[in-house]
Amino acid sequence: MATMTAAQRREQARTHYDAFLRECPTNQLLGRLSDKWVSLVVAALAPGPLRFSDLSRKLAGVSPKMLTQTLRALERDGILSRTVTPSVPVRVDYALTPLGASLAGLLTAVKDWAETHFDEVRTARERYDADTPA
Amino acid sequence: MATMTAAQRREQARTHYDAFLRECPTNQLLGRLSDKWVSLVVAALAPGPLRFSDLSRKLAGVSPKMLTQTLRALERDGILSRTVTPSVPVRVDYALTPLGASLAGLLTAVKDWAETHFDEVRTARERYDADTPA
DNA sequence: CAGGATCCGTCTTGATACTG
DNA sequence: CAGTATCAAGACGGATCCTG
Repeated sequence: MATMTAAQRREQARTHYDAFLRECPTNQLLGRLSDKWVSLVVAALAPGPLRFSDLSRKLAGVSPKMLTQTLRALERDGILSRTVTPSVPVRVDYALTPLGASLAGLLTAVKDWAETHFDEVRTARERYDADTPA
Repeated sequence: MATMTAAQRREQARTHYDAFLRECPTNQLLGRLSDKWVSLVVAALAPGPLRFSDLSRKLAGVSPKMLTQTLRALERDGILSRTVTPSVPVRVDYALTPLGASLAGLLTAVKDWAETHFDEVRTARERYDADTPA
């Protein structure tokens, strides 16, 4: 049926899609990934699966709503899996899929960059604010 | 004056800052970086400096307002530099700083991921939507 | 425990039009 | 060319209350 291998299709996609173009669906996907909660959830799951309450605790201060919303969107996009264990009380585990794992490194890197270079950013801000009278 | 090397300070920062915590300023910084326009602007400048109009064209469909807003924020954070050449008409060049260059690879990787894995995401979405009656 | 549902302020986004 | 000003629309995020 398929006349191309997955690698070939990926190669074609690479030259076909361009996230710089607004009409391109990858532009929208980039918008999805460019979300603080997405970064944090994916980074939190990188070491291993976690339960809903674990995530709530790890992402200190996230509202249940935002957490659910983010988890649902990521599940839909095939980045993580949701496993319900029908015990009493219910137990729900979230884990990265292989696809999600391939993304986790990238988003974690951005998060780590923020932590590592914050001092430089702060210094830059102070200088900018001092040099900008208005 | 400084009793620590830059590397030592960075190491300390690493253990001190935690973007998972909402009160942590790096959490806010992560929010800044988690922006579609930021990703695109930084990725666009990665190969080399560009003028305002170049960026406008490259980021097809961005409004001048959002572009200016994004550029200003990134300049303030020390990620890019803004150089005005007082000719007629005026010429303004934007270029990544060394700090920005250290970030560019990471954000470009996320953008590339979106382009490369979009097909898998789309497939996952179709499956999810099919399996979710409601 | 793991959410779903609702309401509601506010903040950002995006067109559009204008300027040095 | 490189922005700034203005304004309407809507997405976003959070607080709250409730359920299986």
